[in-house]
Amino acid sequence: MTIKDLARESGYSLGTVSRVLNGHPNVSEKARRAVMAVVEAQGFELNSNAKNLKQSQGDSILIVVKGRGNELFASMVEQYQDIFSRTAYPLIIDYIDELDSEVRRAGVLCREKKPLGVLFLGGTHHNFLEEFSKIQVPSVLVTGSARNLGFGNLSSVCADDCKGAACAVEHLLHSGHRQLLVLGGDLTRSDTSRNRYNGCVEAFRRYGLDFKDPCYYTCRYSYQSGYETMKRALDDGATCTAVFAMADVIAIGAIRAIRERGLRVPEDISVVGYDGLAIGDFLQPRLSTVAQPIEAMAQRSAALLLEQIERHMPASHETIPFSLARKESVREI
Amino acid sequence: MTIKDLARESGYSLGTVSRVLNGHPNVSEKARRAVMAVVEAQGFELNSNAKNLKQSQGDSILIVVKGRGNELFASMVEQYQDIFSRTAYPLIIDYIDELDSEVRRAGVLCREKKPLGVLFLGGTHHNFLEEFSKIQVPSVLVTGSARNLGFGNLSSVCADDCKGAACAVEHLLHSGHRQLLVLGGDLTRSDTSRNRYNGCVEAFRRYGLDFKDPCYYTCRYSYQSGYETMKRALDDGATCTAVFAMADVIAIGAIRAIRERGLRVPEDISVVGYDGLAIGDFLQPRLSTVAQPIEAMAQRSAALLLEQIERHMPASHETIPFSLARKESVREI
DNA sequence: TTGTACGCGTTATCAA
DNA sequence: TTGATAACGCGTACAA
Repeated sequence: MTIKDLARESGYSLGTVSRVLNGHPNVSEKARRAVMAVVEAQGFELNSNAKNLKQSQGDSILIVVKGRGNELFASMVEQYQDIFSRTAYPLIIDYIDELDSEVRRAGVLCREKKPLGVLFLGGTHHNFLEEFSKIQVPSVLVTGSARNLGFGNLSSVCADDCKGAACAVEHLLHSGHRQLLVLGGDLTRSDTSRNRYNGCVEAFRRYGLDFKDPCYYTCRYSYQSGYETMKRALDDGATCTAVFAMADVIAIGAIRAIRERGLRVPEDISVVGYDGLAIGDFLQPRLSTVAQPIEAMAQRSAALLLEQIERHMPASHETIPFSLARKESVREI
Repeated sequence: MTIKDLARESGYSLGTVSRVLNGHPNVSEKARRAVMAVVEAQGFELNSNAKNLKQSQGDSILIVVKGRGNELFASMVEQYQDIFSRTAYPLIIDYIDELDSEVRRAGVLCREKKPLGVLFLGGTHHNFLEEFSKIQVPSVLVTGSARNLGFGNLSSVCADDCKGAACAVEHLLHSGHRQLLVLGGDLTRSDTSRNRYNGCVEAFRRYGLDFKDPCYYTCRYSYQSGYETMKRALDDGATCTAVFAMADVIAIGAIRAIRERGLRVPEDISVVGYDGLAIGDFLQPRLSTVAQPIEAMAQRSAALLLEQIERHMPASHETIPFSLARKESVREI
């Protein structure tokens, strides 16, 4: 079943059928009804390959999500679905592997789907420098700053990772902790981890202390890796009264490792996570964490994108304030 | 950049370029190198719209995933990526809303992408009865039985939800519990919930007891809903010594509600979940649960699909044994 | 081994 | 308001 069949069965021509299906103005009510009657009866849907191939300009908004298992991004996607359901822009949501280039992928999809704009959920400076020049449509990098990249069509919205981490660490220092362990991502590959690392260093400096590298343990963003890394740290004889994990999932894994040592959280070791995942509030103790401003980031990034698309505003860059969620996993000493 | 440009720049014709790009045999090494040189230099990728539009038969396998936030399915997808990375079949992974029809969506994508086969992660009998007849390619319904549907090209792989639930409930009954609360999905809409409900009834019967409807509380599959539902149950004066939740997320929410009442798990109330999510092992107490055989389900469903595709085997239906993971959230009384 | 020409299902342009 | 027709980018017979 193609629009050709529709044309034959409805008695109208290809052109008219296409216009009906796309809600174009210059169609008689009679023609519209005739075509729609057949559509209802047969359950026809346009072939999006042919549509995209021919269309010079689509009407959708593309969201490229980096990493499938990322709960934070999953929540963001939900927000976007909510936000854009109130507009006329269909969403194309594309998930790519952590290791693939989001910009290259966006380039391919821009050619194929011709979206009005692109939202990047996660991304690396490196990839943008390399290939973003090929992308012409308004875009927003979410969860990272593009201010220094200098692309005219790339806005950005992020929480201040450096300050957020600093805030978490200061919370621990302020509570009297001096022996800290920090668990986070690979500093050579993750912009985010690097920013948060810098925040740690800064917080220490502000307290007149030195953040020593041996306090930093590299791990992947998963429960299991958090568990293994913390376990290894403790096995290596690391001593601490507090742990800052750069992700809640890492923190949750670390807590298990701590408990397996016969230690308690927060009585023996305090723990602060990062992200503010829903699960954190269902643990005991509830996880203290740096809560990502998910809703605000989604709102602002969507707004920025729409301003670029609809009102041709120039790219701009925003930093959303985070908030420290003080729950029950930190103890004063 | 299209293959037309490639043809011009490489000095070969459209046909030759297309043959190179698709790895066809009748191409000289010289032509291949000339074309690939330009491809490398410019970073060309085929336009999949045009490709799919033209191709009468693709080489991919389609996975339709019902529900974005579903951790269980997320783990399954990872398994599939692993399994199929060792084959020559590219994966097309499509996420749809819980409320949309997976079969209708698969129909559209079959017309557009022409995959060799379809894997349904989640699905409702109703939708298959309604529209599956339009789908001609080998398919497998995962997480639900299609035995009674009688389609020649639809296999199925599922865990025995009825037995699984019965096993969980019997575990509680065997541990001496008699006052049970059961939290699960909407019985009028979810095949899975209904099967598990029947398992509960059966387990009670085997113990010479009656499973009374007031013990069943309908809730959504989320931490929050589990929490709210359990809280409401307790507020309504429901008394119990054990809870069976039809999903780990519900169980985790319920546990919080229990604790907020000043009760302990498992000392005052035992809890059994369902699914065997990774997080369950990082809680305290570790969550006792009916573990879904994720790996086996992925392996068998992939095998069944490939047998249909490659060796034209008829559809068949398998039930994978589940296992009860006895952790720390159940107490004998 | 290579090149040419046609068609996939749709939108867009133009003339009627 | 409608209809005919030319693309869109690609794969593939078929001819060379």
